[in-house]
Amino acid sequence: MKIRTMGSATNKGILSWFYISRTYHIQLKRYSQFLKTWSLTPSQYEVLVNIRESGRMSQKELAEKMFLTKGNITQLIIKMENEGYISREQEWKTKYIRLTEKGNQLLDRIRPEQVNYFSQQFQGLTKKEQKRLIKLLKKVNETQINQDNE
Amino acid sequence: MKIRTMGSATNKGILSWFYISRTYHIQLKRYSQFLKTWSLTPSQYEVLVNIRESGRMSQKELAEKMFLTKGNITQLIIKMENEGYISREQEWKTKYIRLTEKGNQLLDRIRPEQVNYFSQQFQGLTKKEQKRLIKLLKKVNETQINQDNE
DNA sequence: CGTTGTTAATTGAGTACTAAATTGATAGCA
DNA sequence: TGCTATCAATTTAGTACTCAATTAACAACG
Repeated sequence: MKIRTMGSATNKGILSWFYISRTYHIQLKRYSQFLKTWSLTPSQYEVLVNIRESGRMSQKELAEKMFLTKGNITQLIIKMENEGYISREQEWKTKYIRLTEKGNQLLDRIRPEQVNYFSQQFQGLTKKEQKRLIKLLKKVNETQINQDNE
Repeated sequence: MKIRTMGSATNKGILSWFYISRTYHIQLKRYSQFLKTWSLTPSQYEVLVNIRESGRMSQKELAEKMFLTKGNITQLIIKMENEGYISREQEWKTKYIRLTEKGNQLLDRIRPEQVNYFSQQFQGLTKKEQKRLIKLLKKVNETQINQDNE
């Protein structure tokens, strides 16, 4: 597949962004399809993973970790609470979220297949290349230029 | 899908995806902010770039190139036509799009600043590292596993 | 002609998100 | 005991997208 989408005055920065964005879109589309087996979206699955990691966390923390707005998290969480995957308990003005038994079981079922899924998707790269890719992306993220937030 | 019990945490694949996704989200947020100066979204800007490259293209071609649905393109295009950036002419059952003078001028104004913007965003990587990153991502995209589409 | 098939574009209903205003819980002070 | 300030969560209105069904423009064939 020859790709020549960027025009003449191309610089490496733009090209880097172009390929990050392209890879993301292609992978996201497939990944969504993959998760449909369990009627989950990538965001919903990410919620499960994040909560398990922390054991228990506030909605605000989750929003920050996932780079989503608090409003978005509220909606997402309510849906998943209705489906019985997570539970909430208020403490002070904060609502803490944790996985229910059902949520834990779901995650346990999906996790091994997900590991397998991604190792297939990235099989074009050797382990060493994957390591290099990760390192480079990490470096991009670390070098964030100072900007106003909120 | 073949299910192969994985040994320990051979989840470099997942980690690769995690960092691609994370980098994408962080950058997208900033980039959207950047493009607000001209009241454009990343998709709208991408439309301008793609049309200029081809000179003239059908909506279907554009949809495929941008990994969006035809429906989405229709909506996007109508908005940009109303704002005077692009024009359409029907020929047979196909509608061909091209940039108007106004669209060309807008692109000319934004382009140099965009080049500058991204070279700043990726300044954490040397030219050589950026080249390597691009090469790795290209490789990921090229090694797409065959899957059903539509 | 008129009917059928093909395929690009459009429409419409639904999902996932954002931004900004509002609500709710509580601390701390008069 | 209220009054105000703070800050997490929620609500609301709007944007960007998807998927599936429909419409529109033609070709081709009887």
